[in-house]
Amino acid sequence: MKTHAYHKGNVREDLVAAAEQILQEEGLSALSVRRVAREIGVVPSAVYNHFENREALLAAVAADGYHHLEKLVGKLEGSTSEPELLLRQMARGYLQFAAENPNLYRLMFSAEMVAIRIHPALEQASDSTFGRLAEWWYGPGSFDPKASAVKYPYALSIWSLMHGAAMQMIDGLVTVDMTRKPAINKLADAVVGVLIGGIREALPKNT
Amino acid sequence: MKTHAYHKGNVREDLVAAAEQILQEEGLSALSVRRVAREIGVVPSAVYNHFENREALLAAVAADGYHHLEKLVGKLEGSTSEPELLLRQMARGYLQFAAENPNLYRLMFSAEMVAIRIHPALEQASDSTFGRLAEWWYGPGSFDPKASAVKYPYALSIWSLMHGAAMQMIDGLVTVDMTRKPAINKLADAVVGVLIGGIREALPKNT
DNA sequence: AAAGAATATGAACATTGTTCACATCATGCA
DNA sequence: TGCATGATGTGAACAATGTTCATATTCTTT
Repeated sequence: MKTHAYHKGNVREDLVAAAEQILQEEGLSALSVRRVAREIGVVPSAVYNHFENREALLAAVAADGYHHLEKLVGKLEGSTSEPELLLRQMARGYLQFAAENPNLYRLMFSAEMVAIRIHPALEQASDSTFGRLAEWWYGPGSFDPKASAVKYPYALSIWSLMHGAAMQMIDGLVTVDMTRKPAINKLADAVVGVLIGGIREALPKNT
Repeated sequence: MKTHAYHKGNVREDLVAAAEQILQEEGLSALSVRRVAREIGVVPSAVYNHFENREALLAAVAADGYHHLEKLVGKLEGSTSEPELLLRQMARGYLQFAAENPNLYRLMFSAEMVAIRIHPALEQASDSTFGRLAEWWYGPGSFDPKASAVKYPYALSIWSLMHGAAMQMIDGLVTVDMTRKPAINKLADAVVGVLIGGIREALPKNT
């Protein structure tokens, strides 16, 4: 029985785990195939037995993120039946997720990952997040992925607002202390407040 | 008088121009230092006489984009004094810009570019776009870049919504034909409509 | 015309993604 | 039990990339 360090058990999972850690701690640019391989003690070319290329590895990481987010939305869905409160809690949870995993969040919605949507895993996971939102809003069975998003202006706007706020936050385009939960909640409450109330009353009277 | 192809005149501008074209036509991944150099007929190392590194070259491209966007916002500002109409037109212009220059738009708000904000060029240009929005909304002289964005919930929400919608559009997360102006306008009108009217009336009555 | 600053060149280096021939392990089948 | 076969790991190699440096050429200024 040789204890040779040749074969590694479940390399695939280890690769994804290592990739997630590197992404979290050092950012996307540090996340190279060779680096991940080195991290789990394997030669670079071994990676290609489990992933077609670097992009596929990234896609696996992103898919994990999608699932995480999806689960979070699902959990909140069941937490209350008061729409306004639910919306606020979703906003809080969403922004918190982005704040805790900024690099992952960016990867998830990067051009490359989104462009791969043809692949079923990503497509399904990301669609279902938006779909959940739309269905919750417009009723079960109402969401048709093929239809123009203009048909679901509320779902579209909610998601746009969440995504935009998350981006601004994690990119520092907005002054908010991402390490403090209350600060994030305040941000979430602010945008949700505007979303719910609209801005008609607040429109400046320039005329 | 030797017509030797040694010196190229205004290499810096040519580099940026070439970079912009490559970015537009082939995306960020094709935008390498060597490629840009090759394109304007110069050796790779010559680039470093004009830019510290690749990132600096990208920053120059992004800065161009910021200025473009800023000018667009500025022009619209003067076009009407009817707030609601102005808001709609800004949304249309913004989304159109993103639709026409998706790769540039993505670069402008990529992690790398945004992280460089310490550099004055980007900081100033991007700040002034948000600042313009806030000042228009809350009155001249009211915008304080150091203050928390939560103090300007409307400006924050508007920008988040625009950015989020733009991202969804150019990433194909939303079904809209980006080559057709009317389609984009419809999208813009949809989100602006929600923003102005709010969603209180539309909230589903789950209870 | 000459000196010095700008800027271009060419060669080099480390790092990356990826491929390929080959070695080793794991497993089912005779 | 033995062995064939597929899965998985290894090591060497390739092209492309960002970047640096010594050197060469041109521009500008006097």
